[in-house]
Amino acid sequence: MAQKPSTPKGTRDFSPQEMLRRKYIFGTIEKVFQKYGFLPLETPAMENLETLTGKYGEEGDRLIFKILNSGDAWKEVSEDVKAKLKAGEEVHPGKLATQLSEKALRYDLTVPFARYVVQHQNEIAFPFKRYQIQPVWRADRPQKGRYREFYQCDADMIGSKSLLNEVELVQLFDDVFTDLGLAVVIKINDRKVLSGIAEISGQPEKVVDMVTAIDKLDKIGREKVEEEMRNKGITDDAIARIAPLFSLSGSWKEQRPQLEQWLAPSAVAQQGLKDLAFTFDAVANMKSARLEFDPTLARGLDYYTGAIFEVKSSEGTMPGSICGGGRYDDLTGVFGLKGMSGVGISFGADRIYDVLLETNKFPAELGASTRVLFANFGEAEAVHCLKLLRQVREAGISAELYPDQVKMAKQFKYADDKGIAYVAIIGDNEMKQGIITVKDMKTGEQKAVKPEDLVALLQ
RNA sequence: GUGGGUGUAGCUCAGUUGGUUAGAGCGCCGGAUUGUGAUUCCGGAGGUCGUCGGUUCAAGCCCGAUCAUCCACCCCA
Repeated sequence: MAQKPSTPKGTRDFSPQEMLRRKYIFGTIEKVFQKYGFLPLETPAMENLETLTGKYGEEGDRLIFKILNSGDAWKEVSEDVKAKLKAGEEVHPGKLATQLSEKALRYDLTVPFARYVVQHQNEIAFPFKRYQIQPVWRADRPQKGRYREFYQCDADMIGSKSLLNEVELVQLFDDVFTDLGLAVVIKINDRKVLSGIAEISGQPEKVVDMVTAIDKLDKIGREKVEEEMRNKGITDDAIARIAPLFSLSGSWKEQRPQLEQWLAPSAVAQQGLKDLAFTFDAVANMKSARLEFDPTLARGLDYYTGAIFEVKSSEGTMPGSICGGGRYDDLTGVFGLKGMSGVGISFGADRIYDVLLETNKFPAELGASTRVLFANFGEAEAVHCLKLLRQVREAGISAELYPDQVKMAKQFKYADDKGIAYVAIIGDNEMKQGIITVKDMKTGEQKAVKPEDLVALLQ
């Protein structure tokens, strides 16, 4: 009991039933990705630690899973660090970590993608569109809808500044969630609008602090947001200048003129609003999703520079977002390739799974199991079944033979547990008569058929 | 990293003010039915009560520590 085996904290096994459902989600997303011209890419589970550090902010660095150097990692630690530790002096945790570890598990798919693009820049035809469906790891504390190992399904295009890309990604979101049958709201904002707001406030250097506070508006309310801004050193004067943000309401069309007027002095903000207007106009009619402008949408990732996306389910109780994304003008800059603008989105498959399960949106028939089970009556009968088994499989029908000669009840229960539609019974009688008794597990009906009619019956 | 809840059978959970032998449902195994599952009836197995220590004549229950897990915050998919 106490030492029953388990998976590490925040990780899960995916049993066959769950896997069928997960494959359904991945398959749906992948099909749409391909329809939009994205090509598949995979990168290693681990990256060099220095590739990842510093890309996700201070908080992000803490959440990177570091891999202890193989061999005697301690031996490689420098003498001065060892001496300090021995003397009980403080050592910068980052310094010790980089000496003990030079590899880390990937934290997202975007940074490895950026690394890939820089490394292979001479082989890639730009604009480059890739999709990537792989697990990522974060040393976070798990809770509802949050895991330490989870899958991201990313689609990014890099090497094009065109807003048509943003438009396409919105339509891609719409396609995927229409196919999954889930009603969602796609929230959109533009980092330039947020920069403009910071400009208007008179403290443009505080954009990040301002934005992370504003992002929490619907969660903690205006007062707490203002309190947090004050704590971050934003002046009361600046906060007062931001005030019009809180009184915005209505649709994009209604908010746009208000914003244009309020942010008139800021050229950046005007550009952001213009870009948003383009996207809204070009997207036009959507299949099932709703596109919403949300001026308080900020998202933590520092590298976003233009559009910001977030998708939330309109159904179920999932509080967090199920997708995210945005434009980054200089993602590859840190790896030495300047001026590459890109825009990408990411589907949180695990959260989508939770929402679809809760709202009962999974199709009832998912990758049905074996179609027919041949009961085992003994060696001679089983060998006889092998021929039929081959014939059925050649016809594209999944079939299996029960491997052991055990009680019929047990074999039927196996078929029942596994949801197998038919059981083929070939015992003494059937052998003599050259027939097969086929039982329909759903209706309980049985009928005798000739071997040549078996495939037709099962189809 | 901060705060809170919960750890009893394979699973979901009861268990009274501390008091004999710790229960239920589901699942599992066997039988009713040696050629028939899901349904019915009968029977059976399965628990160091997370771990270590303390209080007590006596601890599943009280206290402390520890581990695990869940929830919330931070942050995020």
